[in-house]
Amino acid sequence: MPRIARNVRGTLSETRRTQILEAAARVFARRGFDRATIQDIARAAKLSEGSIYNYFRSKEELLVHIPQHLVRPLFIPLVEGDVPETLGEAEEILLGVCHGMVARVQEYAPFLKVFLSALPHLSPATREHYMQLLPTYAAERLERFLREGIRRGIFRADINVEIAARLLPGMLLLFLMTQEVLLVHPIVAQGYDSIIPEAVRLFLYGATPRVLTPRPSATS
Amino acid sequence: MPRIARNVRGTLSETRRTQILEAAARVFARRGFDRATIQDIARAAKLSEGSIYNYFRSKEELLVHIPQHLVRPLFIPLVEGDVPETLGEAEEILLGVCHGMVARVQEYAPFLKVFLSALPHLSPATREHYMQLLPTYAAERLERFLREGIRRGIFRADINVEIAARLLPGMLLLFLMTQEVLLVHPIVAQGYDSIIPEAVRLFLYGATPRVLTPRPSATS
Amino acid sequence: MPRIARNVRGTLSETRRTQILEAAARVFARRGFDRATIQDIARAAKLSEGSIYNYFRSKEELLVHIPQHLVRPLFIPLVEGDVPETLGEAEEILLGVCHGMVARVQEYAPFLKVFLSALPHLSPATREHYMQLLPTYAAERLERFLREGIRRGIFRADINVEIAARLLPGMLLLFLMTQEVLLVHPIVAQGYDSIIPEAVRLFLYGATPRVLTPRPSATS
Amino acid sequence: MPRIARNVRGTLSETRRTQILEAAARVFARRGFDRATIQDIARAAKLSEGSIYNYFRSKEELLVHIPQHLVRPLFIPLVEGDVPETLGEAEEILLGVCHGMVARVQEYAPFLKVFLSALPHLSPATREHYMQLLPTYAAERLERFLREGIRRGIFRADINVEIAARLLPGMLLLFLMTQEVLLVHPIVAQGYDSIIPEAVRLFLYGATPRVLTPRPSATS
DNA sequence: GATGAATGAGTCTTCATTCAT
DNA sequence: TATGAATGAAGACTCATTCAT
Repeated sequence: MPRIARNVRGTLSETRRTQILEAAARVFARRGFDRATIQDIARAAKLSEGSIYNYFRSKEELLVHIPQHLVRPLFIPLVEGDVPETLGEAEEILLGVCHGMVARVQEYAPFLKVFLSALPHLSPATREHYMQLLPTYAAERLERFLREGIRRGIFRADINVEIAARLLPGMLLLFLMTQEVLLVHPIVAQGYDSIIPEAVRLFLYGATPRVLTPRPSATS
Repeated sequence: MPRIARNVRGTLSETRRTQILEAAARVFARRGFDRATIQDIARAAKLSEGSIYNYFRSKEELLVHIPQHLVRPLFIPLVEGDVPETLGEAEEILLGVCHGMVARVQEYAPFLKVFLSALPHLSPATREHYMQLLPTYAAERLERFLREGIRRGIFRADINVEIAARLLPGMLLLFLMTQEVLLVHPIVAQGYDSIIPEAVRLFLYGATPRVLTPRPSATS
Repeated sequence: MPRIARNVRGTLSETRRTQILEAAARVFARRGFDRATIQDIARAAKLSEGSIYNYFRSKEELLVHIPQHLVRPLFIPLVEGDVPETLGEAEEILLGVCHGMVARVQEYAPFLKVFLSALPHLSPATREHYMQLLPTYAAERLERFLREGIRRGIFRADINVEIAARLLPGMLLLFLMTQEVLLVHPIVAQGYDSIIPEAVRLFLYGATPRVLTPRPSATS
Repeated sequence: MPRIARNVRGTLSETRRTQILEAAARVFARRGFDRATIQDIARAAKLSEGSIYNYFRSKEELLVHIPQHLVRPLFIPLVEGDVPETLGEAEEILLGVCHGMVARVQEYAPFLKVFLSALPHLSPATREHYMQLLPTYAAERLERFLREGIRRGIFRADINVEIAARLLPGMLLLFLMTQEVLLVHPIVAQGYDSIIPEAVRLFLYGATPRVLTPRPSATS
């Protein structure tokens, strides 16, 4: 049935690949990589088993290609070219980044589940391939954001940018992992509307009391 | 060959079960639940395949029983009864907590891998059970630590303790997950000796300059 | 792309068939019948898989039809109408026949390999079909050659022509099979230049010492 | 059902291997390597498919191991230590050798079919291995036979023994191959009872008329 | 006629589980 | 209780053949 129009050559092929990968992602998410069968995926893609092999060489290749097709949107930069001019602006931006991150993880939770359970046991090559994409991508943007902020005196000059850019996402990760991926009852009743501001504030101002607000005489 | 003294009836049985579960945990960690075979486990336990079925009804039952035996030590408190008296002391303690956390994850990485690979097979109830242990346990201790610190004026009074107690572990989680569990090349060359102080400092003092630096009408 | 001039109706079809059969023969020779895929053959013929089925009903049909096109030259008579007048002449002719046979087997070795490996598993009808062609054809010529030789007193009158006509080719067969078809290191270092004369001499004069060479009052 | 007694450890295993290899040889002979299925072989061995893999790692391994178990008897010498004292004795012996050869090929025809069908899949090394056994073995014995005969003046002194020892088996090969292995209707109606004497006579006396018949005190 | 994507039956192989000893 | 051979269901993957375009 899925005999698709001819003219669109090349596009058809791309369409099929997407169709298959989307099905694979759904099935992997539901059953886990090892328990998902090609037949499951074929059915989900409304294709025959054989057809899948016209587009991908193996089941593992399906897994490897899922992010390329499906998760790409996951990596559309959260922090565009935004450069913070004031601290308030920085806070604004970071709140936005965090909300975006949460929304995205929520949206892609099923896939992330597969990802987590399958990855540790796949070939090192496959693992590397994935990891290049995932947290790195997000972090690189944040690094630039921090660097710009430092240049403008908004952030401490002695921050290790490389590390700090991963600390903020990390803060949310524990919540996201447990609630969205592992599907455990909410840890914190208030939800992300409380968590995110708290995280951003901690990230910007720390846990210790500001000295009378940044106003008067130095650190003393 | 594993013919163990008979007298200890009941205990022998318990010994065998432990012997098998420990082997299973090792194998699951190395290969993932679905890829681990009963033969693998039997060999690791220095028993025959058939014998395993004298103690457990199925492969899945092995999985369910693992934590009871092996994971308990993972939850020995990181933050004992420590109560911080000064900021410096607090910093000291947090550094210790973080180092402990890293060490423990490194030690239990294999088990965490089992946990992840097993996810698709765990019932929601079992998942809950695990998660109650894992980050919750650690967090509860930190909550008390923060509350005491607030009472002593070391920490901001407006901190949401419940959340903040999870933000610090979270900060490290991203590094731990990628490096220890997913086994990807180190993100940050310097290793945890750089990461942990950076995280603690950020947690305590935030990313913005302390007072008097930010001098000139910061936000203004 | 293989759109060939139309006018030659019927001939075009024949061209295509030859094109396909030649490709099939090459592929069969390289991979063996069962391991050769239609895709292999299609590629070798620079056609699509589907097109092959416009000319042949099945893969097996390809095999059956190969000799008709390709092997025919294998059967161009080795022994033309030659009639031996003297023993010396007969020897001359037989040497020529043997050299021709060797050359041909060497040329067609790849095909013979397919033939040998595929044949035992084909339908009896197909097998008969092949066998009519192969050794029979060659033998019939030799039979006439022998009969003429006997009539002229060159060969023993009590020879069973039918059998003897197959004994000479047989002599070479062992060498050809092992060296050309099975590709084993040469049995006899000297090569066919030693083997052929030896075979012909044995065929003509046998292994026992001639009594004073054929000198005296012949058989008469 | 094939649960065999325990005590014979090691022997049981060997028994099973033989049982499987014999079944495999039969099936390969009937269907060819590629067309034989593991299920066929399992059924022929009265075992389940899975059991086969307890003894051999793959289908190909079955092929490689067949000769070791089954073909050995094929190579029990045809020409014992026999040394011909007179021409008549030599003829006697050669007739015996030929009959033995035919009988053996007939007996092992199924295996030879396996061998042929498997050819494309054998590594050059394996092919060599086989071929060392097959015609070489038989030929070596004949070589000695001929040498002894020459020393006794029974055979021509100018015979190339190495070659001649392969010409006699070769003579029969064409018949054997076509009739026993390729299973084509008999070429020569009379069967081997005519063919063998004809071949031996041709080998000994050649196709040309004897001068005065071998009169002069043959061995004498 | 030519194409090549779609199909699905058929294969090898793995592995949890059973059970005779 | 321990063993490990036997089992057979299940799954990844191949490929001859069909057929819409």
